[in-house]
Amino acid sequence: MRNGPGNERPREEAIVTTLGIREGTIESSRADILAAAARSFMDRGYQATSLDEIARSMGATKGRIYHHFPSKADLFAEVFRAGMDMNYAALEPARQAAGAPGERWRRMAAIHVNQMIETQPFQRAVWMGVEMHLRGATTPEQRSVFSELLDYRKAYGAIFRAEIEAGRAAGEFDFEDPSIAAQLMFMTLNSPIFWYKPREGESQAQRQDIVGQVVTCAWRGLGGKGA
Amino acid sequence: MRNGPGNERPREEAIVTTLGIREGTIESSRADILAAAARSFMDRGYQATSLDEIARSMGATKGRIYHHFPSKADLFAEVFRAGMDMNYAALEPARQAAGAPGERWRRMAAIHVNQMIETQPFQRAVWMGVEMHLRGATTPEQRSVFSELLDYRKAYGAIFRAEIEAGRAAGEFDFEDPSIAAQLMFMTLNSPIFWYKPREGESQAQRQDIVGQVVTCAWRGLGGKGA
DNA sequence: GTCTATAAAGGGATAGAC
DNA sequence: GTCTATCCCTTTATAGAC
Repeated sequence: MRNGPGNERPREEAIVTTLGIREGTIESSRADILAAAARSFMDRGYQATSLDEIARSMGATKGRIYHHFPSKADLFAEVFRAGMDMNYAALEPARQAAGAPGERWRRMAAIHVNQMIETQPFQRAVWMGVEMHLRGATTPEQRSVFSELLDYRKAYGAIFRAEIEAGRAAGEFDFEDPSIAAQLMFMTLNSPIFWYKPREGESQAQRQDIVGQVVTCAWRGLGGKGA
Repeated sequence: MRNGPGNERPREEAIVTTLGIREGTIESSRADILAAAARSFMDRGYQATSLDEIARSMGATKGRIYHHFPSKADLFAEVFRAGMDMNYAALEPARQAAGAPGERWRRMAAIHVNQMIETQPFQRAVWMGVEMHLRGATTPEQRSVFSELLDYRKAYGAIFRAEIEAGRAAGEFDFEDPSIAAQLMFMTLNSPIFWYKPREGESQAQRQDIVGQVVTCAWRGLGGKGA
């Protein structure tokens, strides 16, 4: 395995600092690995990504990874968890804030879409984790870790679902089956993890415009009134 | 590798016959393999699925598969192609039919959603193929096969995109960026491949009700007027 | 804490019997 | 046309040097 300059990709400070970690600490070492792993998992998928590859993308070897994480499955689980931690943290202010259901939902949805864009590699891992429900994570212990993470994710979804049901009760939304409506809503809100690619010198305003289009599409899909 | 009764899953005649194949022919052998492969790829993903596993699900060994397909990547490519073939075939009548853009779109969308449900394993493979764009399919020849398939899929998407742009010109839809709108529309229309599971004794009417909810959600998301 | 070297397992692919 | 047996490479995981 070659090693040395030229193989690393630039550090993703934006993502790492989202976790609230400072450089030079043990946690920073862990966070670097998590960011690199998230990126590789996004680029090639869980199974197709080798630990050698993740290590190489950091200019390291897998000894480093195994020092911090007991297995590939555990590393993936921690990427998943980090992604969900960020989502909960970002959503918290909007959860606390008061407001009419429709208006609350709009704020929450915008935050969520922003998260999909800002922490895309982690959110792709969350998606993959949900899809896999870790078929293939072999040990029973890993299975239990993973099932806990799926619950973590499910509770997050329930927050939004409660909001749209409240919105429907208040006459702001109009949909039939709440379960299907929630599925379709998340499909739309999550979709930037698949198609979003940062453009050359994209301004914050342009990015917010994209977020707005996604939120509006989901809003209308739920039968929301007005624009 | 154990072999014999108890390992097979029930044949999926519905899917196989969708290809218009009769039993006992060479093509039927191929079609059986394609259906089994599609199922396994859906259940575990491309990389995580071994050829041993696909073979076992048919009560066979991988010798059978290699007799009909030169490699795992080629097998996957053929599953992809079969999925797209079915989509084009199903859509053809609606393409030919005349009508106002909005009404045409509704018919096309309903057909598409139906396809997602009826041929789910194949459509999941199509999705995976688009996501992977075959990162990991090693040989240049396989790459070229795959890039052809992505074009095949892209052309299918363009049919719908033309339709929604015509609809917007006719004042039936109202969205900003057509590229984003098309992405979001397909996200919604495709979503049953992820969450749909046939229920115990589901009637055709119930299934059509689900299709209707998905189409309506996408319709509204595009800014379509009325219900 | 990170690296090198290596063990152990899994799975894609091929050869040859039937 | 399908199966069995086998090759060989990749990859996870561990041991031990530094």
